[in-house]
Amino acid sequence: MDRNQTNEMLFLTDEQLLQGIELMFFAYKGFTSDPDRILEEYGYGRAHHRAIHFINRSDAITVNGLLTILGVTKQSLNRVLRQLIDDDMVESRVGVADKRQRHLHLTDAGQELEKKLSSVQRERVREAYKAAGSNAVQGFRKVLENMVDADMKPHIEQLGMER
Amino acid sequence: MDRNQTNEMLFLTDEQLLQGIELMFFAYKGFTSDPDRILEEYGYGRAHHRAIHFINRSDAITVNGLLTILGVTKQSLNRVLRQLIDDDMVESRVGVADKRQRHLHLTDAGQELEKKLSSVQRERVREAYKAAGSNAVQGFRKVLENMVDADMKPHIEQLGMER
DNA sequence: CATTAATGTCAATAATGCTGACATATTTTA
DNA sequence: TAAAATATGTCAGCATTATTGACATTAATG
Repeated sequence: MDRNQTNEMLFLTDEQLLQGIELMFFAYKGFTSDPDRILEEYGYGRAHHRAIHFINRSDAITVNGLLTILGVTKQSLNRVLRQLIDDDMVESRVGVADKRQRHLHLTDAGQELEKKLSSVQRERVREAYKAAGSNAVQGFRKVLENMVDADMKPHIEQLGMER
Repeated sequence: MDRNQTNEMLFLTDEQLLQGIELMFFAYKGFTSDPDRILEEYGYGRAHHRAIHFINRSDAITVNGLLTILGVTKQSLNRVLRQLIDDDMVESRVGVADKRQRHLHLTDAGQELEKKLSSVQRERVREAYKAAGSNAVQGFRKVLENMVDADMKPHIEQLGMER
C-alpha cells in the first residue's frame, strides 16, 4: 500500500520523535485554549468540561462509568459534579434497576454550556482537519489511536471513515 | 493530490469531530503516562518534565525564552526551576553579552533524567508511528500543526519528512 | 443476615497555575 | 549621566485539580 511503510519506519530519528512530542504539547495547548476561555466565565475548569463532555456523550451514564472514563478518583470527580449539580447543569437520577446508582444527565442549561464549549473546540478541529485534508485526518486518527493506553481503548469509538 | 481533499471535508459530522476530540483526550493521557511514573520517583511533576525537555532542546536558553515557550508566568516557572537547580539537575549561568540574563543548562544528572523521561515517551511515539505507518505520521503531523495556536507556531520545527 | 457495591463526604496534602507587589542588577535611552 | 526599561528572582495569597485515607449511607446479593 505504501512504499515507505516497512522500511522507512526503521529510520525514525530521535529528532523526529522529539518533534512529534513537542507537537503533541503545543497542539494540546491549542486544543484546550478556546474552551478554557469560556469555562473561565463560568468559574469552571477543565475537569468540569470533561465531565460535561462525557455526560453529553453518554447520557444516563453512572457515576462509576464516568469515573472509569475520566480516570480520576471519585473524590476528585465528586467535587466538580457537586458544583455542576448545584448549578443546575447536571441532574442526578436514582437508577431504576439498581437504586444505588446515579444516572447523570445534562439539564437544559448544561446542554447549552456543552454546546458552547463543544462548538469552539469542534471548530478548531474542523479547521485543522480541513487544512490538512481527509487523508491526513485518517493518519492523525491512526497515530493517536495507537498512543492510547490499552486499557482505555474500549472507550474510544472506532470510526470507519470510508475505510 | 487526493480525490477527497476538497469535497469530503465539507461533510465532517459533529460525531466525527467529537471523536477526534476524545481521541486527543485519551491519546494525551497515554502520551504523558509513562514519564509521569518516572517523575513520581523523583518527586517531580509534568512542569519539571517540560522545563527539562525544553532546556535539553535549546541548550543555554534564557529564562525568558523558556517562559515564552512554556506559556506560563515566571512565578510558576521559577518554583520548578529553583527545585531543579537546587537538585543539581539544571545549571543557571550568567549571560556573557547580557549579564542580566541567565542561561539554562542540564547538568549530567539532568541529562540522565532527561534521557529516562525522553526514552519512554519516544518509545510510545515510535510504536504509535510504527503501527500507523509513515503515511499516517505525515497526516498526524499535518493535523496537529494546524491545531497549534498561531502565536506558538514559531516554536514548532517544521520537519520535511521527504515531502 | 452478612457481605459487597455504589455513592457521597470530610480532611489533609500536593502540583501547578494565577495575580500583585517588590527588589536587584544591568542595559538602554533620552 | 540620570531616568527608564529589561531580566530575573522572590514573597504572599489564592484557585483548580489531583491524591490518599477514613467513614457513612443505601441497596443489592450471597
